Amino acid sequence: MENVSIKDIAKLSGVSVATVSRVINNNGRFSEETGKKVRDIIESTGYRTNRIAKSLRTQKTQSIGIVVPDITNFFFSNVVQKIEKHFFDIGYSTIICNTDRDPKKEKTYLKMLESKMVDGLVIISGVKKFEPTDIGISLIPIVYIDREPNDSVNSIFISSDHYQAAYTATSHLIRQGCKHPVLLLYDRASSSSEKRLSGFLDALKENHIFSSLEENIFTFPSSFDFVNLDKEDESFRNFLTKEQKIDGIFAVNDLLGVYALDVLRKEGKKVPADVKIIGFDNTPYSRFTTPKLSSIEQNIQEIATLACDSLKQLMENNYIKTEAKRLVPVKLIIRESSQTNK
Amino acid sequence: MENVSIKDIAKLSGVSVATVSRVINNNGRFSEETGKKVRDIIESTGYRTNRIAKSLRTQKTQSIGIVVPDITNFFFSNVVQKIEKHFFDIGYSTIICNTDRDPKKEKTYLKMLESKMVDGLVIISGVKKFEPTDIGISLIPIVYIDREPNDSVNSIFISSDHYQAAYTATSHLIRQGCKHPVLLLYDRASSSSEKRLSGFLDALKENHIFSSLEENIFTFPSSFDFVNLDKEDESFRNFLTKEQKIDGIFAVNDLLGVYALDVLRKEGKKVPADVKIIGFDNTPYSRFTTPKLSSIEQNIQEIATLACDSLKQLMENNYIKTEAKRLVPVKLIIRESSQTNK
DNA sequence: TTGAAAGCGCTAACAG
DNA sequence: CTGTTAGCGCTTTCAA
Repeated sequence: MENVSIKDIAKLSGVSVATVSRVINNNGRFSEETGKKVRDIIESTGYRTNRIAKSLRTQKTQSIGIVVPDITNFFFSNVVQKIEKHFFDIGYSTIICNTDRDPKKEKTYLKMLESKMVDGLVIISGVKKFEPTDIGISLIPIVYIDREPNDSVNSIFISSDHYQAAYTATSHLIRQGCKHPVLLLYDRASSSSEKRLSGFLDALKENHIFSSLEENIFTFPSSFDFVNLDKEDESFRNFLTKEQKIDGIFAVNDLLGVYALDVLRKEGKKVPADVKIIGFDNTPYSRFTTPKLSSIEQNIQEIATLACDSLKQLMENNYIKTEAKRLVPVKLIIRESSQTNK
Repeated sequence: MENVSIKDIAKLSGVSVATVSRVINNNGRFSEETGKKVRDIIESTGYRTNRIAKSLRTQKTQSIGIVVPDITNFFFSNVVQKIEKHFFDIGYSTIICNTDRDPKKEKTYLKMLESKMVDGLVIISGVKKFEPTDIGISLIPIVYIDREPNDSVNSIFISSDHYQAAYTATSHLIRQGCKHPVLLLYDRASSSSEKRLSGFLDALKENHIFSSLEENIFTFPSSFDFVNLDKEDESFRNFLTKEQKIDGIFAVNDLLGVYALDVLRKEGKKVPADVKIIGFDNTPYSRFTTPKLSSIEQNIQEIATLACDSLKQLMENNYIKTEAKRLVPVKLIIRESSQTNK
């Protein structure tokens, strides 16, 4: 039983397609009798509206696109999940696009999403080598998460306060006695990592700790693979050990933090006695390391809610009333890895 | 510059829409001259094909749907990512649907995907309270991952060999001296957990270890929340400690394994000396626990590849030539948590 | 090599 | 309350 269309229903129930359309969408008026008859036929045939045709006609798809760098990442998958849920509940479906942090793929997806006539767009992070407007996408409402657009027509920007995050974490390390904290990050040029860098540096500066990019920062290649640690290059270990002074670490994600923990252990250093560590994202696993990892927690629910509300507003009004930029505070979760015996 | 349609292009380049369509799709024949002219106009207007209209006409959408219980889960997000990548590379876009393990949501999504005319479907795990065929979805090619369908028309089933996984893990525990291994799982009725249960029980039986569901199995509620361990109920701790004999644990995911590790440590038990543990999924974090967690590794790449190839075959031929069922072997990664001093 | 025209399945005036 | 009709943007015969 396939390919039953509105026309078939019309024929079967002895009315016109217009009437069928009316009862399906419950608009316009029709007699209770016709309504019932049509509904019965629909029920018995298993008819389902063809949303493609409907979309073509109405120019609305009831779907939104989410562009995300890496669905595998804790933070990303959690926001995506929450946004998806929210929109599902109000009758939208979600096209999730994984870009692998590849600008070309992102561009392709953006074009596709536009040609699929999504009603709205959520763009999460990703390297910003271009703006959607560059490729002619200017009238679709867009919510950016963690990526600050240059050109914000019909769009809004939401992000955790990464500056505050880094500043808070670093200050905490210093307060716990660290004289030489370092920052661990990836070599990706994201707007959030810029913010984190300056939060980190500002905290040092305010505490009169001299810093240099070489001595206080270690950059992992984006491709760094925790899985094949056999071929682990020595540079990180060297960084950690050559610089005898290093006594504090702020890692831009928990995995990096946990990895540092592991390397330090192998080198016979004690955490937190010799070195203190703070991770990022507060992943479930971070609770169970030895010692338990302190971590920055992003307010994922808040970000998702904000994103959904903003996007809905944009889609309805075609412009946003509130400020076009929202910074969401983070929370430092202090566990064992960052404080001396407590 | 919006809403430029094929008709506009036709007008602008002084040819018919049919011709424009021909050059866009590069079929039918047209003079080199017209071709160039049309292409130029397209370029300059930033025209992009409306895929909705195209789909309506061709009855093909060049998109597939992926239905997944929890995008946040390590295994799921990794398969999804790989499948997405594969299809992206051959020009398909992917609609990822997160069901939260809710059969109702799954049903809704399935209907939606059908009415959006996806060309194929990947359904990952999830509670099987119904079959897509039950709701009238019978002609879309479907690949099931980790969920064995009763009624497999136009579909194929792919899964890690969960029986082998459990059997192997348990046998290993026994070989390492465990007299009383237990299985940790969730209260979800999935086809993979059935398999794991019987693999576990068979291993015990073969080694003449008497087992009972009460003493050898602990079931976490699906909703078990590692985040709010404050309100941790005592039942798991009791299970682990009351049964003095417990000396081996096979957990259906790493997080459960790591959690057990933590509880045992608090109770003063040594791993692996007193109790040996094996997790599941070989997540990156499992490498960095103390002691390092042994784990079962699924061959995600293989599963994804198989899924893609099968789906493509189904979509082309409308039936599968090979067997409609594929079991992918798993690998036991032995680390510190499961073997006595080595 | 190109154009005219039909039609994919649906909605929304407009008319009755 | 209901039917007729045009048309969303595209592809694809069929003629020319």
